[in-house]
Amino acid sequence: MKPTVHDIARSAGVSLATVDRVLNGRPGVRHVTRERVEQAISSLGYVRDVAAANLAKGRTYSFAFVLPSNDNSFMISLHDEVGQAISRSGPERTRIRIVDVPPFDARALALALNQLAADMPDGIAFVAVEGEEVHAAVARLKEAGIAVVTLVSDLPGSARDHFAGIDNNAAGRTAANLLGRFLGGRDGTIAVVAGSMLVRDHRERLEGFSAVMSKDFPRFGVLPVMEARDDPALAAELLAALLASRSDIIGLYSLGAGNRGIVHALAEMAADARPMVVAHELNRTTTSALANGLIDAVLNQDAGHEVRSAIRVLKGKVEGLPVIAAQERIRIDIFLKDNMP
Amino acid sequence: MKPTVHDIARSAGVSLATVDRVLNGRPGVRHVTRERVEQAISSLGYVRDVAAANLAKGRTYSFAFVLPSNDNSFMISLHDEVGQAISRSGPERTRIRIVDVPPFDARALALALNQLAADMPDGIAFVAVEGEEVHAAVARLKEAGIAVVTLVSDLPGSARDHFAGIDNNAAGRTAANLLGRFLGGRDGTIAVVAGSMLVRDHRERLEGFSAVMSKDFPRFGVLPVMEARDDPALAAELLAALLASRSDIIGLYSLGAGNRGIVHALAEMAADARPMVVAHELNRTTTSALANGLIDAVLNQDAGHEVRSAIRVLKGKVEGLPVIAAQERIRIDIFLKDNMP
DNA sequence: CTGAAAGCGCTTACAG
DNA sequence: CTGAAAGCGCTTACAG
Repeated sequence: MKPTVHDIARSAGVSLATVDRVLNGRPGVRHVTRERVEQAISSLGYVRDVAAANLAKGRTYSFAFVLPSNDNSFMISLHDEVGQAISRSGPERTRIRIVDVPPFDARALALALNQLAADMPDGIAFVAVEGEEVHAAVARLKEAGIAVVTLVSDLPGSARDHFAGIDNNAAGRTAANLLGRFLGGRDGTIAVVAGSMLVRDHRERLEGFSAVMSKDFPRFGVLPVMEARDDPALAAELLAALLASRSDIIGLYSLGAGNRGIVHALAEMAADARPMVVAHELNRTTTSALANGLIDAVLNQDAGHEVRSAIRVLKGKVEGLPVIAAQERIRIDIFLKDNMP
Repeated sequence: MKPTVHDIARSAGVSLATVDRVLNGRPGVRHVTRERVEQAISSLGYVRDVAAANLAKGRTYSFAFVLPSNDNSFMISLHDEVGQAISRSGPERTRIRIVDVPPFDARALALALNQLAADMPDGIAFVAVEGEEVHAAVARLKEAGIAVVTLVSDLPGSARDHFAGIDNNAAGRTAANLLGRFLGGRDGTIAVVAGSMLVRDHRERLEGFSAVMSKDFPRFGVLPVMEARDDPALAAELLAALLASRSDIIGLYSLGAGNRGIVHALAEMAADARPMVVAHELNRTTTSALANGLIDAVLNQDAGHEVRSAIRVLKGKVEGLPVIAAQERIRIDIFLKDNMP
């Protein structure tokens, strides 16, 4: 039979309350007593039943997710995943709420973080935008003892506890690897469409992509990045204009959102004139574009994994546990038409 | 405040015991009483606290994993993942044990399943080998009321409750897609190395691979499959002999284990004579082969996901819950040198 | 600094 | 067919 607190208490000759104090590192136990209990714990091989502890505590953690009110499908699914977490938050003794902020807006984000601090939640997860005011807001949250996790896009150098997202530089390199190989011996130029160079994830993808392109596939020219602000209409317009103005575009890396516009522009072209395309995020648009050959590969980050990882890390931080890096690593998924879920 | 069994009892004017009987669909409740309780449950919006229920039940589920005592790294990591599940099985109120059987041996597998049946575990997961005796053993397990899940390799048409593994046909198609695209405009012949055509996962990969090859890349010839029984030495030998005997091999699909031998044979070749290679399962051998360019892409199934999914499904079956298909789908991961974990 | 007792939300014999 | 009481493994005031 697994040992319980009762066994520890009996073996150490103390009460349950004292065992609990030692177990939870609370003060008010004489050194000798503490040692006796610790001795019993390790000799019996006790491991705490977390579920029972939570039940007894009755404590519920309060977390907030600050998400950009972007209407692209990835952000929608991120919202949705947080929503699902909220709906199963009852039994998990967690109260989670969502705060919407305008996208690509450091001031608005910092403002939201500062306002949240007033409520003293146990933890906050947010999609970072770079900016001094955001760094300052994070520092303030940490001073207030609030756990902080960046989600999808990171804010390195800030006081945040953890980043729940993919290695975007590696994603860019992977895109270059695929695109370069798929293009085989052909010659021509590659175009890149991003959302905004203001968000770190897009910048890092571009860096990784450019690095591998110039190192492993120097034969292809890579055009300067076009920023479409994750807006399908703008993306369609920019791409259509480019494709109309020159005929040497054989590859396209769409590293942001707004793929609906890009697919639209591609569909207008003659099949044999279309570039090879690698895009990000598996959704309805990219799934059907993979199926009908308008897009050749899709890199994906699993929003559900990211949200669940962020919650696990926030809980751990509140309880003073370390992050298990291997468990929290978010993978870069590659989808071709044959391995779609 | 979330309603509890006490609230239901009070609101329905019955005792806790009666609430519990209704909640768990146990007999011995008058129809009118049951209706009153159900009314209270839905009007209060009650949802059961599973952790508390498990604590009170104190019941632990007993499961067995029947695994081939194969020494390839995938089977080792599968063992290892079950081992990890065992080590966290305390708090999860599950007792899991591993039963080893010789690989590729339907008789031995059936025997092990039959012997297990005598212990009456709550559920069994096993890596299927095809054979009449295995079908019969599964039927017997199900008759005894034991939950049964196939793992990694399926046994369709049998009485098993669920398959925890990837779509191997899709994996084969994905391999063909990658290999075909990577080879671009070149001409030549493709070789295929498998473990054994006796296990369904290998057969299905080959079918998917062949289908896409002949449909989308008819330019390449595909040689008859070589069976290396997941043995590195045998794989190295077969491949070396083939490569020595002909010079038109430009691609290789290694759909089983034993990649250590294959990488060894490849490393012997001049760099510019090496075929393009797609292999299965990310491990130390394939990871370093990806990094140094001996292998070009690796398809992977996550053994940890498969084991955890199998356990979730077994528990669900015991409790009479349906399988949530979307949650239990095991993905086919694609790794290139740039997106390795 | 330490302990006895009640309680978290559920389940389970047992009695009637 | 129904209920009172004890208990699962832990935590928390409260008293001393």
